[in-house]
Amino acid sequence: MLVDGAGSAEAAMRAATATVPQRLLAWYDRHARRLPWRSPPGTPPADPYRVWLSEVMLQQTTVAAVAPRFARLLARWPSVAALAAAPLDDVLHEWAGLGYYARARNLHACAQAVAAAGGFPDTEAGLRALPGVGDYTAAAIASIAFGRRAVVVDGNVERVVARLFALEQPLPGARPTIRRLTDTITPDLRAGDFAQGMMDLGATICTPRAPACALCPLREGCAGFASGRPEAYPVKPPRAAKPQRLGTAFWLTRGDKVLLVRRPAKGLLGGLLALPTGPWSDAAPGLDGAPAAARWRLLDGTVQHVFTHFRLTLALATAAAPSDGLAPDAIWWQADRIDEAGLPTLFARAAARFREDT
DNA sequence: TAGCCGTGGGA
DNA sequence: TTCCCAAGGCT
Repeated sequence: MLVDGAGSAEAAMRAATATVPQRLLAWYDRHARRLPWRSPPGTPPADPYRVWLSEVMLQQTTVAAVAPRFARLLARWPSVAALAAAPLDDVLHEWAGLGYYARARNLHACAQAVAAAGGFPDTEAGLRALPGVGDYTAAAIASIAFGRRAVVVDGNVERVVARLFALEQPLPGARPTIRRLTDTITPDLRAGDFAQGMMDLGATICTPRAPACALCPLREGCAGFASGRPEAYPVKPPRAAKPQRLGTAFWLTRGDKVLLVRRPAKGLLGGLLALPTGPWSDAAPGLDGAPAAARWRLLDGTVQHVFTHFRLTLALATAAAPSDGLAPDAIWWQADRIDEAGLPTLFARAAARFREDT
């Protein structure tokens, strides 16, 4: 059995669980967060384009970070057709600083597929086939924008459900169980409001560290609350330490311009403009991989950056470009307009340091 | 399937 | 400082 305890206590728990959707929806009707991409509970659903756009932007990204960028992106491309017609480069540029840049590439590809089809598919399976739309996003759009019943499981729902049932099985192995349990508490009607309510609950009450159980509409019947340590759920495996890598970023000037490179289309920071760097390895590479033979000068200090799975420390080297020996496809960018290059954060910070140096 | 893929903020 | 975390998807 999934629920700890025995006898009448377990029966009471099951009875309480049966009322989860009603209690959650009632709570959502009173406490729904007002968000730029959301239509309030009880009003017609939001435009699928806005729902899709917000869901992609919100993947692994906080509401606070997304809100201003969502407004900017929507103002620039008010429809999926407008976004589809934009050059990919413009989309990547607009995405600069948001991270996970494959999202921007998939966003553009998805917009083109949807525009060509004349609109968004209105089924979960149809949505799931679009680039950048996985299980979560397909279920979210199907329920929120199209009113369909779908089982929506994001990190918030995962946490709420793991606590509700005090699941002892650690992630990620517990995911199939969590999905099954979420299915059992998802209502046939208002599945979109239910999903958004669960996410709001997870974001504001059933938080990762110190859940505010006193305010929770699902406290009664919550096995995690009953256990006395709800924050222990979901159980997670120990995390591996991040390796440290070292590299050098090069600031090569020619007059008032600086050399940029286009990174390979896929992989880390794929397709973005960047400063040239040598190899990133576990030993300081010095001037290895410099874009030209020149009188390089090392700046004091470094730029540190943390990626998902490693830390990077970049030394900073600068020089004036020689008159020859440079790749013909070199990108020379006006140095005092480097902020407009759409550099990812790591290189934007390095560039700021170089510009302070002069 | 588990590793890859950013960034900023909070404790 | 360090660690954790945030509306995941792709391969």
